[in-house]
Amino acid sequence: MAPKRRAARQSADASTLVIVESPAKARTIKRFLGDGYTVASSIGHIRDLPASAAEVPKNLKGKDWATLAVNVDEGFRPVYIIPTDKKRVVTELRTELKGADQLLLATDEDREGEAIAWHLVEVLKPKTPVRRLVFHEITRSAITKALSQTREIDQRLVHAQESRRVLDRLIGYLVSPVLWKKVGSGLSAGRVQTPALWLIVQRERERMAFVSADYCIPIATLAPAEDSETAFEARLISLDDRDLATAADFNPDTGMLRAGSRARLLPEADAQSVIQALADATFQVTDVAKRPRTRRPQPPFITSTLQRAASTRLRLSPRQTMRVAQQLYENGYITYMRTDSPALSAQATSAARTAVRAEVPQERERDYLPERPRAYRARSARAQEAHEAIRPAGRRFRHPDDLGPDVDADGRRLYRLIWQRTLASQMSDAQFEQTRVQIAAEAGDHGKAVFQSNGQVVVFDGFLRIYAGERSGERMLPDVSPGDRLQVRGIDLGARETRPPDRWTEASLIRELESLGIGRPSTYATILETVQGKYVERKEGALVPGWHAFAVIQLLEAHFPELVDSQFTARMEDGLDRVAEGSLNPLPWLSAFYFGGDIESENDGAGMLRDGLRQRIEASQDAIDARAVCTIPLPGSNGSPIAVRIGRYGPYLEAVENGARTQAPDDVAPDQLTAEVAADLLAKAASGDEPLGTDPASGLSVFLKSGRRGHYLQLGESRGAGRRRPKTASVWPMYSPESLSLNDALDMLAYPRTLGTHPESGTRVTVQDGPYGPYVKCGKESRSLPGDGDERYAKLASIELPEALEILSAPRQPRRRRAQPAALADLGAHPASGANITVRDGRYGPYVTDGELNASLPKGRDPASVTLDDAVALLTARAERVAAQGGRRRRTGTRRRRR
DNA sequence: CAGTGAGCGAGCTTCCGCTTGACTT
Repeated sequence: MAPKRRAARQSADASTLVIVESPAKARTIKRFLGDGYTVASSIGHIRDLPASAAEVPKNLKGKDWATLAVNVDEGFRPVYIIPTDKKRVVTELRTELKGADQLLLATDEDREGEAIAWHLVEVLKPKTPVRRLVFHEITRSAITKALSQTREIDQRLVHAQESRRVLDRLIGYLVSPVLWKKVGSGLSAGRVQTPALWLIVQRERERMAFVSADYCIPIATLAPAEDSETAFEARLISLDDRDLATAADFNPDTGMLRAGSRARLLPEADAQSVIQALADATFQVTDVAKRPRTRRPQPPFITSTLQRAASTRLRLSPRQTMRVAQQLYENGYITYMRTDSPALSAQATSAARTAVRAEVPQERERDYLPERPRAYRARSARAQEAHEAIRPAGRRFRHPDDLGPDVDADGRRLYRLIWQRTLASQMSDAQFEQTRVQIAAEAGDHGKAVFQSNGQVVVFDGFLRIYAGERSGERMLPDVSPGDRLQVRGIDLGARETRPPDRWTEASLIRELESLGIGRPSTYATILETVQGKYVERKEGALVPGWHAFAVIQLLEAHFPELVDSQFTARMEDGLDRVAEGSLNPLPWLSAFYFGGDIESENDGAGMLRDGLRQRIEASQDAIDARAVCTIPLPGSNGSPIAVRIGRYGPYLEAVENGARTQAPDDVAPDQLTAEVAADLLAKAASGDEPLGTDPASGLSVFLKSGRRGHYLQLGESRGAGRRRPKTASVWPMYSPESLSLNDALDMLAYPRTLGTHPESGTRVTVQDGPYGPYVKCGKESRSLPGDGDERYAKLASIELPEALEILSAPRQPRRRRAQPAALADLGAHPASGANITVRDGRYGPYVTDGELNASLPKGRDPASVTLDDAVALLTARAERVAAQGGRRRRTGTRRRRR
């Protein structure tokens, strides 16, 4: 050991700066490096494409690709910025670099890690020699060895990463706006989230289309002898040599047996008849089969399997799991928690075996530990394997009972799980003996009835001793032999119902995405949050899509089917793999993807979007029928179809037949919103709630309803087939809706009230209530009634013609005065223009204004805290934005430039 | 999507993947 350390120090003479991604990793490797090394961390990527218009560099404004920040016309060159939260990191790294005479970039050896290294060089522009340092195991020997094998940055890997980034940006930032336009603002699509959402929607569709079936599987309770305590259950598997239908025999779309199925469907009546026929029958064992079975331990944890196990065993969400794991990692208890490799280092394998020895009786060590250590490799071909499996850290595993006080309860539970799984992965198989007993009895006209029972006994627990499986329960069967007669203790009907496929859970979806190669260990938890933020609710752990999800998926299936396809990522990765190995030039590849290209050529953009994304986006404007994609037909609405439609105010139900509408309930899952339920809701909405009473004049019912802007009254039924729009009236502010009388209601519904005619024009003068409160109207002229709140309504009731004419004859309030809200604060004169600057509260929230130009305050900013300097800065920024817009307008034909 | 007589600051939303705190609840 000592000579190696000396060698390392010699190679790095004075001072070498080593940069890794994470501070925790930096602390660890610092221990293995000598005095001549400084270790710093980049905290992940230090540069990225700008996320929003506000981050786009000024010199790009006005270019049509500015918000993409990818110059699609010139080699798909990305424009990188240093995000605000990384500026400090970069400053620190620059400082560190000043004192160094060599720079070693020790980021992960995968696509992203290589790119981080390259960005570091681009940003830091080191004058010193730069080398790439890679190691896959944080041990002294691995690092020492790596120090002697440094290399250059691999540009091919960097190109692959950049292509991945550009592709994701093009998809996300070009397709999402199509959704804003056609479905709803703020929605999103992406290479990863879209197939994830599709899986969730598709599963719900299966549940909506599902037709359940009822069937019976009678279960007999049997025992070898009258006094035996070893009674066991056996289920009927065949009648008259025909197998009974089980769940798998039914077609989920019809609830009938699958076409071609020979299975015998046993309805309840028949089952009862069979049970009666068996009342006096003799039950005799016909066959006893025993066979050994073994079960192998599962591989050590990777991110996806850890999240899954923590979800099912510890009830932790993927996000919680990652947070707890991060703490364990930072405190040195486990290895890195974002990994796709189940491989254990030699050190870990040996530590696991040592730990197992401590857990089993000494004389049985050989039984519990295989002779050779078990080795694991990633199942997915897409795995990048930059780290080893998630396992207890170090060369000696700390026992779960010996954790320090710095670990909280969840930390202890998670550590124990990781410890158990790691040890188990090195242990022997578990061995079982499976027993199958068949019993026959004559069921009269029904023919021979065959019952079967399965038992399982653990012969040797092996790895289960440490890490018990979820389904490792034993079922003992008594020792019986062919020919034995059994006592019947009873026969149960065994009524069953087929069930629709389960919804995805966070854990099962992550597993599915991982097996499809979609997403990365660092993003699984985020993917679920993205999807749940916009499209999906979690109910009792299950992922339930909302109606917007259906609309978005319908649009994408019809117009961007490639994005919905779970193979999309796989094809992209094939291309990127070729870029990484240098056999594919990424530019033609990206170009084909964006501009379209020859699909026969090797640069076909992986055949992902044959016409090219750009053309497809342009065509989508006209090609996509927003009404159609926002209409989701409900299944089973025979004759009078009902659809859920996405409107400006959210999803609503609409009967195609008569146009009747009502808001879609947000507490009813799509698979529960059957046509019958929807029809009920529409009927209820049409009738309204209980009427207050009947209007004697018209004979129509008076309803009290609640709308977006408060309570209102309605005379007659809601709009439906052939009905005219009913008359409505706001409930005046001085009335409380709870104690409203019919007479009060009729009073309010009596408006507009005619006061007389205008003496000059002869036009009728009326007063009424409107969306902006009470007003007086004469032909095209109108004026609000004066006063505040209740006063205006009192005036509405009392006003007569002369006063109304007076109000009408007065000029309208001058625009600006009335329009501009009162100032919240007066900040004084603008230092340059001298204009008075104020803070005001408007429709869109607080803003500052100099009288000419307005600028909104940033979200969450307290209007009281704005200083003159802040206001000037906001106004200046706003002026620049306006100027930039002027530039864009010019391009589209308007010459006017605002300044 | 209550009806509907005015007039008022628009500008932004969005992707995926790598990492931690700094925030708030």
